[in-house]
Amino acid sequence: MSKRTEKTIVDIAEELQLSVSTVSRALNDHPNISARTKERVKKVAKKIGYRPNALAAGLRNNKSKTIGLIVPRISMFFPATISTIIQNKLQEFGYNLIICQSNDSYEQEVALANTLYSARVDGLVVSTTLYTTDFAHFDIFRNNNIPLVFFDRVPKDYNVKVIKGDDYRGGYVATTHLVEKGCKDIVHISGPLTCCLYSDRVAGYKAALQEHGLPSKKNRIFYQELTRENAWQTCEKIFGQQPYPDGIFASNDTTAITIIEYCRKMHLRVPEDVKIVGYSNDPRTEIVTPSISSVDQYPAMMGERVVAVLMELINGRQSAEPRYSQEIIPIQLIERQSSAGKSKTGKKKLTLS
Amino acid sequence: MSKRTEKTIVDIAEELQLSVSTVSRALNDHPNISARTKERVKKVAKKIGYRPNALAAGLRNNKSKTIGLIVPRISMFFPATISTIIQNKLQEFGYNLIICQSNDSYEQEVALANTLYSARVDGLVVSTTLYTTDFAHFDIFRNNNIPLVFFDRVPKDYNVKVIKGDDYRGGYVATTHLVEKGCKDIVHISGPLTCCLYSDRVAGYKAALQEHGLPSKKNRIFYQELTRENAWQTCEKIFGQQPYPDGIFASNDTTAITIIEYCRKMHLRVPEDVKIVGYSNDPRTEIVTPSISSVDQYPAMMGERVVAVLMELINGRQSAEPRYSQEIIPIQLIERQSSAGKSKTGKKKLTLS
DNA sequence: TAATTTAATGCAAACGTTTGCAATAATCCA
DNA sequence: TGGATTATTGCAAACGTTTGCATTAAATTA
Repeated sequence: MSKRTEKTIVDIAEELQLSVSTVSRALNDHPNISARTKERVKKVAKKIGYRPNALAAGLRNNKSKTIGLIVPRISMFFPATISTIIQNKLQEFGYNLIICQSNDSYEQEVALANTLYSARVDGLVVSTTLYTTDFAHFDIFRNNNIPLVFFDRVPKDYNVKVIKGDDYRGGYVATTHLVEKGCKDIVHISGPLTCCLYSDRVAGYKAALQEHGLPSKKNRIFYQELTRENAWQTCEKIFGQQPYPDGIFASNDTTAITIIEYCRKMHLRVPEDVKIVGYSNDPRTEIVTPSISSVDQYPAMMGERVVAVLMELINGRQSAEPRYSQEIIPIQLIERQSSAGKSKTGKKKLTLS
Repeated sequence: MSKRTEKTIVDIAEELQLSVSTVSRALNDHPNISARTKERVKKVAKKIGYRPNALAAGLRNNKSKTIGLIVPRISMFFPATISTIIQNKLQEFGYNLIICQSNDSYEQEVALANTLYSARVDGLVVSTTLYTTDFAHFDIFRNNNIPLVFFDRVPKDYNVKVIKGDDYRGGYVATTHLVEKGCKDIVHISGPLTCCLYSDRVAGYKAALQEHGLPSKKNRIFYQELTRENAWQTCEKIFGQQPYPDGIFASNDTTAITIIEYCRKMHLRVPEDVKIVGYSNDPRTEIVTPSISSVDQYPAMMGERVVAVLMELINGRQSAEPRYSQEIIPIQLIERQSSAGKSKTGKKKLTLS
């Protein structure tokens, strides 16, 4: 109700006839403050409802105990899961997290990087826009030795810590699986190649085809932002003319789900006529009919590694020298109905890496 | 690379032989600084890579240009969507958002409220835990006139701005719809009554039954945290003994989806044997087979209203006096296959409020 | 040209902490 | 009991801004 209620450390000092420095140390459990004083200080602190001003402390200490996170969007399964993990994990270390969404816009990403720097975050975690190829907006962080960790959608040729999934292997495993289930003509729907993630998966896809003596034709790969609308259009292209493919490897699950819906509408049987594998193991793959095989990326593990690396950087255990270092998180193919069928190998689960 | 690079306003002042106050005003486009000076200042600011220190400014101004948001979890459709809207909308006003998750834990919610206060956020937006019935941890905000807005899961009897969906009507509309489709024995699976949201929906459910001359029996309402596991168990209870219900109104979509899965496994036909309506219009309701009727809550509208109210409070246009004020966002039933069937009324869409 | 108004800039305090160093109080040992 | 050591506490500066007020420079007027 009252207008001027902000209690500060000096209010405590006055009430107890102590100096502010003593109060400050008492609150921070500094070793050479007597137990009695600490107790008294903490008691009145509680009594008058004192709350530390993190801005003041941050200014003085030159650290905010805050980490910034930039992701394309939190409405997508994978970044959402990772964000949650990161936030909860970070909490254990006494840091809190500013989650920001770039909405896959390069301009927004730049703006966010700047405001997060202004907020003097103690570290920055980023999964970039689909279209980020210039990383100069992160230079301020590098130049000032502020820990910088990228995950999932990571830069190429930018000296920085990187944690990513095993996308090459993911593409390889998914494609091999389809081949082993009998597919001879496999379409791949990929994201834009500006994002290294997708180029790795494409490479894996091509390698698997080659290894099994199947041709990889240019017109069997589609590059597009992996939205529902684009997926539908691409389906119309794919099934607009013969021959139909007998397998589709989609680089995300939204696309895979849309393919299922398209096939249902067009009376194409999945998996009998065409087999489908998606990517990310979004929980939605389990509730559609037929359920969709998908490549799991272990988001929990990735989130935990992000925090671990970040903490090492902050605590100076790792060289703060901005040097490229890449950590690969394994993947695992989860087989479901959408790719069921006669198997050459008879293996039930294809786990790798 | 260099160790000490943090450029400040005094670096600019020195370079231009100006006072820091002039530089500060120049950067903030203060009216009585000459255009020439502003230009010169901004030029070297850019040249030396100056970035304002938001901590220092915040300390001095007693405002951080930052808003706090506490939601149960961002992996759920509804809070995720609203968080996105709020963040993007807030950006337009020059505020940034600290998104925090309570994980539906009361203790975490308390801790988060405290750290956000310490961070001196200029406003706080909250959707509470399922179990929050004591709101004392928000008192600091109220007492210091820091704008406080609750949405969706809101407190009862706590003087504060509240924006919520029309849950009573939602319960009423969903139930009425099932009745009109011919259901005579409708089970309701509700969340815990500690959350006013659910009690409102239950009230709507009961009112609809009564209005159509149907009895509302105690043992046809289940109260539980609306998880997948609980939903499955409850299904086993419901269909563990005769008579089976012919309609189920579930208070969230995860539950509705699980019911569908259960029915499929048990060879119960939806909607022929039992009709189902969920809540929130999660996009997943559209991809399962059969697709699920659900109550849409207009998350975008709610998010926008939250920001609008918050901005009014911050700009002092609304009375900062912490007085209860409730705003109701309409709902709309989206009919899908899970509740299809003969309709008494023949109406195609039941839109209300 | 001098007096007056207006425009532009500078001084210094303040925001709430933390911390190196100095100072005081308490304890120990001979 | 006095001198030395150790345990507590206090002083004051610093972190990077912003802003009320004072000051100076420029423009206007008589």
